Amino acid sequence: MTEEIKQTTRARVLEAACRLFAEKGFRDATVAEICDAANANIASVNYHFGDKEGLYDEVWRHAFAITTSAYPANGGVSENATEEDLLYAFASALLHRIFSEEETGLFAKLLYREMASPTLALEKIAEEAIFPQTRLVGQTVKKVLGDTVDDQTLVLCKHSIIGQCAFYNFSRPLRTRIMGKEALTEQELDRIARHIARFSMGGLREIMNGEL
Amino acid sequence: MTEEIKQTTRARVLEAACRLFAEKGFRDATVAEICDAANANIASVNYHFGDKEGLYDEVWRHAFAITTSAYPANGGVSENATEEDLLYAFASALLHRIFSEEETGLFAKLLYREMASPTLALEKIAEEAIFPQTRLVGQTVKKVLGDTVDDQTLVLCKHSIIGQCAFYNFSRPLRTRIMGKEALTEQELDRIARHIARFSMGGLREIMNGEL
Amino acid sequence: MTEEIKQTTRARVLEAACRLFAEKGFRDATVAEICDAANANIASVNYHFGDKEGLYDEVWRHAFAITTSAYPANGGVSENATEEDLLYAFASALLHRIFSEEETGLFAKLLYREMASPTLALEKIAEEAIFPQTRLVGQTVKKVLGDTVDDQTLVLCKHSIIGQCAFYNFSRPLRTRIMGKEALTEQELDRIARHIARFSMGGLREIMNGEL
Amino acid sequence: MTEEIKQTTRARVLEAACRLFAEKGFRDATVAEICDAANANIASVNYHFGDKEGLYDEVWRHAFAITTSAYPANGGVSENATEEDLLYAFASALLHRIFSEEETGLFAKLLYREMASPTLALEKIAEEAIFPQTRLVGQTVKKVLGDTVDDQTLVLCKHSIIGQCAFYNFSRPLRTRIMGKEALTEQELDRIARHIARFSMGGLREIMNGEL
DNA sequence: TATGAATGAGGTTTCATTCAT
DNA sequence: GATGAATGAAACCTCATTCAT
Repeated sequence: MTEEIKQTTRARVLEAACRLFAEKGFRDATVAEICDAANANIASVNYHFGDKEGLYDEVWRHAFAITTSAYPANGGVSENATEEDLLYAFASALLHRIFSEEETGLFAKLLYREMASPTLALEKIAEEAIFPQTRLVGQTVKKVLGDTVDDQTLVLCKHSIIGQCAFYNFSRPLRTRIMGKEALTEQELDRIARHIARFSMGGLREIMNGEL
Repeated sequence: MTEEIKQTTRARVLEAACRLFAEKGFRDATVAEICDAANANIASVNYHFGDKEGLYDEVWRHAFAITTSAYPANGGVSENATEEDLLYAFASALLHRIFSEEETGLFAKLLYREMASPTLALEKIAEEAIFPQTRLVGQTVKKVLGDTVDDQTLVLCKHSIIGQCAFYNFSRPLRTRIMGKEALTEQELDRIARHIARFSMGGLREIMNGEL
Repeated sequence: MTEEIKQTTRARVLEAACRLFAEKGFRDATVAEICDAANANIASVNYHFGDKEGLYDEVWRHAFAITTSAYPANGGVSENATEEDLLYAFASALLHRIFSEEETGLFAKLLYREMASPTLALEKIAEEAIFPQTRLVGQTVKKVLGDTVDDQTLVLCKHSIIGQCAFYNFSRPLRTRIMGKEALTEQELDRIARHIARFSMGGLREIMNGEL
Repeated sequence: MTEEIKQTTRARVLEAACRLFAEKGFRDATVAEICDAANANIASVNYHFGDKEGLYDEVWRHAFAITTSAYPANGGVSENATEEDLLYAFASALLHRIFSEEETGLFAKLLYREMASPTLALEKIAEEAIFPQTRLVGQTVKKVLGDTVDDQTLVLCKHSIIGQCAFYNFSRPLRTRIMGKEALTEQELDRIARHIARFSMGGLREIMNGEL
């Protein structure tokens, strides 16, 4: 008996669903397919999760828990670090989430695939998973620009920084063409994170000077 | 007889399809719905476009033609302009495409909704619609960093700039939450474009100094 | 090619549905079963009637049209007839509807089987098929009791008369036990109608005397 | 611990089933729903009653016991009462069963909802619950018409009387429309019972005269 | 005595596509 | 050049029932 079989039906279905939803999206991953992959009866989804959407909700929760525990948004850096280090830690965490080929990468894949989906329980995801991160960046931005920065500028700077990271999530299908390779080494990923941190520091300083 | 009715069936179907694919995505926009909206027979799609995917391909072509003629990637700026102006023109064009509520906005909406779609004839879209733009940015980056910049740095800088713009396309569903409003005035859009240009100039200079 | 096959798919499905809904009720008659009986594809119901409920609505309409054209509620008797003849005509029409083994009997069977059903578009059925009949009886009652009869008494008398007829619809499953036989001859049916008319005349006169 | 909880599981399930079968019918009341309402395990039905139909049988028995003990068919009137009083007592008992909003009304509701049902263990119900009542009416009819009345006339008269009462059971869904109100006061119910008794006496006398 | 996870059969609906006209 | 009736595959969901514990 393999370990796969020993898991509870619920767990097997959940894992299969994570994988298939991330791979094909909500609509294209069928209940039958998921149950098949989980070696479970097709009624399991109804029994354990109510319906397909209930399963989907649980998948989001599961993927979110895994990714945040593996890669906390603050990157494990103390708040006393230099601003560039803070930005680097943030970018590094995001990029790890995006490029991970493991379970820890499922959340970013779901986000990438379903940002456009009408089924996305967006409010909840945003509240739990996205806005805390933007607030984190906001703090760093404020450290550079000073507390007197106006709200609009603050927001624009946050978007500039997050956009640079998120780009690597949403350009997935172009990745081979864009980067010449599928997977990234840890060093390459690090190179990107350092670039984003430095580029952003330059950007922020430029903005700060303009403000004066 | 209104102009709507005088159009050929094919044209009416194509327009309805553009609208509905942009609005709902490939899977969720049904052939029946499109034909209905176009006041055409349900067999029209297969008759004129072979099948649903054939129609989809044509929709991409159509939307691309409209958007590029309305907002050329170079933003209509001469190559003699300052680097910041070039970046501004680029960002402005992209943002216009993204925020347009007219037919000219369909392409960005399709891109947003279907970047993740397995049906996307990605190669062609990328070749025609995306890479020419990144090359444009690449030229500007080179003007700032100098011709001797290494390829990897060049690519990272391009991504930093494009990512800042693309962010506004892929954050559509969060837009109300993120920006506090649905639609943007021309002035607000301009503010964003100027921000991105200046932030990017700062970023490029920082990178350039680091390179030395 | 039999005549059955030459009918349109829509007509075949409708007829099969009439029969099966009358026989088993809305829930227990399945779409698959109906389409099978009609020699039609299972998607026909969706195509021609939208969904199962749409088909059900159409079945009611169809059965109602058939039964009212075969057995008009006034029994084809002129309003100058004696009151007992009017009651007899009314009862006779209702009983014919109830005991008919042909298509003309479908409406009563549907009513019998689905009076309790939550799917019944009751308002419409009542408005079209039931209340016109009660009004008819009301007129005859007034002829006997005089125009000065109070509303409550009028209503109670109408119910007494209609109840005697309707009893034969709702006692269907007990029919063999109650009447000792399944089907009725025209003479037996006539005997019942005459009984109800006479019994009711006696009842009305008693009520009238009590009123004085 | 409330009394509700102290009851045996079997009793709780039975009560919940009575309520839900009366409310929704056999098909539409699900086993899961019943067990839920009874705060019992989903396997309880099969465990205690064999299967859903077994539970249904038990529900009929239960509801019948309750209603007959609350409203005996003879209405508690001595056989020495006048014929009209006997009819009044009979009608009153039936109408109370029909209009009761308590547990005592469950039997009539079940009858109303499931007369058409193929699951109904009709023979048993009829034998225990229905025919004793018709025999009772038959006795009264004989008292009026004399012992020499022919069988057919006797049956027709019984149906006329029972039909008037049963009408109020089977017209439930039309009740608001027909009577202008949902619930009935004791006085209104009494008014109906007296009407039926008197109307029937008139009918019987008319029939008797015709027979001569 | 009782549980609850798990199942299998079967229901309705959707939808892209086809084909005779 | 265009139609629309008809289809088949496949999707999701429901629910009574079972079985190991």
